[in-house]
This record gives sequence, C-alpha cells and structure tokens, in this order.
Amino acid sequence: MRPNKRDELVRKALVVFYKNGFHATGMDKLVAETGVSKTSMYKHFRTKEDIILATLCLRDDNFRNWLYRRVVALADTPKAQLLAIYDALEEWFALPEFCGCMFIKASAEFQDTAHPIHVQSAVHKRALTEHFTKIAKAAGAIDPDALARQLMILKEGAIIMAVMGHSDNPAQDAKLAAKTLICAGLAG
Amino acid sequence: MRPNKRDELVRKALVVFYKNGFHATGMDKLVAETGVSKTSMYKHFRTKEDIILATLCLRDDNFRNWLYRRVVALADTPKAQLLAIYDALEEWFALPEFCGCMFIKASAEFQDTAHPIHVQSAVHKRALTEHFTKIAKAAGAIDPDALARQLMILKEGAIIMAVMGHSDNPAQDAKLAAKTLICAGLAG
DNA sequence: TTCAATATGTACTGATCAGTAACGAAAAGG
DNA sequence: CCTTTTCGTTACTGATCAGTACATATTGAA
Repeated sequence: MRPNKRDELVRKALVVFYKNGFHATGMDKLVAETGVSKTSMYKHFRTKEDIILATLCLRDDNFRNWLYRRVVALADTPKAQLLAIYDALEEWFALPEFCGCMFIKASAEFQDTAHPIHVQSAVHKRALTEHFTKIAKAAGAIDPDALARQLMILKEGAIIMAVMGHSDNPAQDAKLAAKTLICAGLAG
Repeated sequence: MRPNKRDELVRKALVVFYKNGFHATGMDKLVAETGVSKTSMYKHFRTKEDIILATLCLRDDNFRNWLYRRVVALADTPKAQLLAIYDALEEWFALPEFCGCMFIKASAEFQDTAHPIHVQSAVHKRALTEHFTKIAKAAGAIDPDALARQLMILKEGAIIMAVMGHSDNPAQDAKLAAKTLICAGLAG
C-alpha cells in the first residue's frame, strides 16, 4: 500500500469521474480505465464513495491552487485580481477536457445536503468565497462579503452558461459584469 | 392510452426525478412511486430516456410559464421586471421542495452535448435568455443581448449558490448585482 | 352482452451494479 | 533462502439495472 500508488489511482479516477459522471461510472469501468485490478482498488478504498470523496479532495486542491496562482500571475493589484478571476475562467473553459464544475455535478448527483459528497462540494465553494472575500477586502470593498458573494454567483453562472453553450464567451460576459460590480462596490 | 393518463405519469415522474436524480432513480422505484405498473409505464413510454425527456418538457413549460407570469405580476415596467426575476427566484428557493434546477442537474448527469437530454436542457436556457433579451430591449438596454446574458449568469449562479447553501439569500445577492448591471446597461 | 382496448401483477430476461473470496506472481527485506 | 506484503487474475456474491412476456382484470362503447 504505497501512498503514491493510491494517489495515482485518485488522479486517474478523477479524470474518469469528471468526464463520465459518478453514477454513470461503474466500478468495472473505473477499474478498466485506471488499468488497475479491482482487488487493488478495494485495497486502497473501502467503497466507491470513498474514491469519489478522494477525487473531490484532489480536485479541490488542484483547482483552487491553479486558480489562486493564475490570478496573481495575471494581475498585480487586488482589484485587477478580482477581474483576473474571469480571465482564468476563460482559460479553463477553453481547455479541451473542460466539461463543467466537478462539484456542481457532484452535488447534482448526490442531492441530499447531509451526504458527505454534497458537503464536500459545498466546502469547496465556501473556500472559494472566502478567498474572494480576502481579495475584495484588500481591494478596499465597502462590503467584501457581499462583493465576494456576487463574484461567486458570476463565476458559477458563467460555468453553467459555458456548459450550456449559449455564449461565445461566458467568461468575458461575467468579467464585464464583474467590472461593473467591482467599480460599484469599491470605496472612494 | 388516454392522453391524460400519460400526463399524470409525467407529472409524478417529474417529482421523483427532481428529488432523487435521473440515474439514481431506477425504473422499479419510479414505478413504485408513481403507483402505476411497470407494464403500463412502458405502454406510454418506449424507454426511460423518453420519460426523462417528457418530464423535462413539462418542467420547461411549468417553470417558464410560472416565471414569466410571476415577473409581470410583481412589476409593471420592463426595468422593474428585470429585477423582479430575482424576487421570483427568491420565492422559488424558499419552496420546501426546491432542490436546484432540473436542467442543470440533467445536463450534469448526461454530459454528452449531443445527448437529447443535454440538448433539451440547453434549449430551456436559451428560451429564458431570449425572453430576458426581450424585456431588456423593452427596458431600453444599450445591448439587450449582453444584458440578458449577464442576467442569466446571475440567475444560474444564484441557483448554484442556493443549492450549496452559503448565503442567507442568494436571490437577493443576485438582485443587488442585477440592479447595478441594469443601471449600467440602460441608455440615458 | 360482447368486443376491444387499457389496466394490472408477476415473473422473467441478460446485463450490470458494488463488493468479495481464493489463489498465484511478483518483489522486497530479513 | 524464506517470509511477508502487494499486486494481478478470475470468478463469484446478491442486488439492482432497463426492459419484456404473459395471463388476467377492468373498462367503455357498440
């Protein structure tokens, strides 16, 4: 039970679940696509739910790290960073493997709000909101919490519109909206 | 095969699918909850997919009708109606049976963009966007399409945040944002 | 009353679901 | 060399999946 073996399984499972969905991905299919044997899989994870939770954990780490780093790479000032969120989003949407937000999909498939998978999805969104609040505060927002909630709404909405495919560039639609909201929400 | 019998089945199936999800709802469970026999169910619908498509059709009709009527009932002027969208949303979120947008969930479970269920979900969102565009045009928006897309992003984002449960009132968060965007987007 | 359609329950199909048991091949460490 | 652990393969469990066969009620119209 080498720890890196487990991580490798989670990385591969992440791809499969993200592309094919959770309920729609059977254990046989998962095992086949990860190239590992079923026995080994169950040596590392007690249940399918445990695998899903592990993939969500990794996804949370990957996505937030990527977004946070990308935002500071794209912009210097806090105000510009708030806008850069949507430039990063645009990059994400343009990836060939993009097919929506894994946590939105997870909470859609596991609707019970008390379910661990639903909870973990909500935790991810909360972490994002709190990060946005920090930047909003640094940018001098009058109500950093309120502005962060608005920016989160724009981000989630842009993701949905990107999946539904009705706009050439939902990320830039959101960015334009964000610019208006940020200007209105900053003191001075 | 009375037509009203079929409609009754769709109405009942809608509730079950909305609450429990599509893949997670087996035909046995669906049949049990609708109180109809499996044989009868398959007399009215060829496949499970057909049932899902029928429920989405009904849901589209129900939801858009409700929202459109509610918006004109809540506000007189086009500008006020654009804002009233989010008051209507607030009412929806407060319903005990609220558990997200059926079309977001459907597109999350059937990710293939060519899949009929995914297509139908996208069509629903497009119809909403076009309706918003009309009102935006009537309100004298500089760019009605762009404003409608922004308002759609706010609506979808608010739904996600309502499901994730991180705000006391995501609908009012969105309404506040909408007010800013509308004021910025109207001529004169 | 008779006919035909629509309803029903029950039992079944083969496939797939999540998860496990049993056994052997490595490979590492002593 | 030997033991222990980790891997794989194969085959299996009972449950559930979508969908069907069949025989039987119930129903409404002729």
